[in-house]
Amino acid sequence: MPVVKPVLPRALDAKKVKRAAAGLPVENAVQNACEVFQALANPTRIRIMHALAHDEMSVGDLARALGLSMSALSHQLAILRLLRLVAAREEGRQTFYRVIDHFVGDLVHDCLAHVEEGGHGSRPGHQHPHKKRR
Amino acid sequence: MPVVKPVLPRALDAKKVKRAAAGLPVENAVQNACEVFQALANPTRIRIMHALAHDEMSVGDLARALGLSMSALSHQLAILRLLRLVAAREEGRQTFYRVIDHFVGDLVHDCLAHVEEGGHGSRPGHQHPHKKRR
DNA sequence: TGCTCACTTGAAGAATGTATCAACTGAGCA
DNA sequence: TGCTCAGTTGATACATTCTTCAAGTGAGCA
Repeated sequence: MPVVKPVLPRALDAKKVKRAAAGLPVENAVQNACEVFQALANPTRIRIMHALAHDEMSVGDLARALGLSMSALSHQLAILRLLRLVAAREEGRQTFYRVIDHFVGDLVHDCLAHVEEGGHGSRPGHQHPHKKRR
Repeated sequence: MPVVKPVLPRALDAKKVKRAAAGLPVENAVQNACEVFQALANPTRIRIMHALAHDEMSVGDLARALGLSMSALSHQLAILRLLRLVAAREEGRQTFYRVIDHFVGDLVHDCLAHVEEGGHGSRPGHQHPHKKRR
């Protein structure tokens, strides 16, 4: 009878495993945090959040400032709206958008500052140590 | 001859447009910031970063703690490694991973804390004000 | 009332991301 | 030297995301 090879190696440091498993954030929190990061995982939306950081703007003006089509912009604004990162205000025929989640607004700001000072660096190198590079 | 309808409305507040356009972050910074957020835009990777926040861990232990297959975990670790958010250290047959970009480590921590205290909330509602809901 | 403007929405297709399975690699040990 | 174990990698299949085009909606004005 074929011995089933275990899917996972036996625990090396059971204490760490236990601690890490116990310290896992609530599933719901992970999901929500993930949504926030997904919202920002797109250059267009980062630029939108950045542009709206200081001032509300109409959709048309925003499109002009960012060089986007109304349609593309509107789609992205809808996403940000659903996540309640921005809010819309109507005035006659135009719609003005503004940032309402300032935590996320700051997140964008901080991250841009971080990567601008070279804190990030996704250069090609750094393969896995085990493997030779070919 | 058919008059071409302009793609964008005329600027409503030219000053804001100009200011926003001038204040646009460097394209490269947006790209890099975006990569960071993309790295975190996945529940598995958020949990990995969270688990490694305090301690390095071997891949097997991490897999156990998070309930993942070695393969799935290894793929995700490769992504985080390429972005230099984590680093690997070999010891015999195991590989230990740790967080090396603590800015991003803190980002995860802060964001989890933020959403846990209800700061986020992606409830269904809040449609666009113009439209009636059906 | 009918037109235009500012904006939103739906659909479709290309691109990208993710999990799984299977094969591979290198370390250590018999 | 050959085996097993820890981990990585490639391929594939599937789901998600993003942009564009076309059509729709409501506000305001003639």
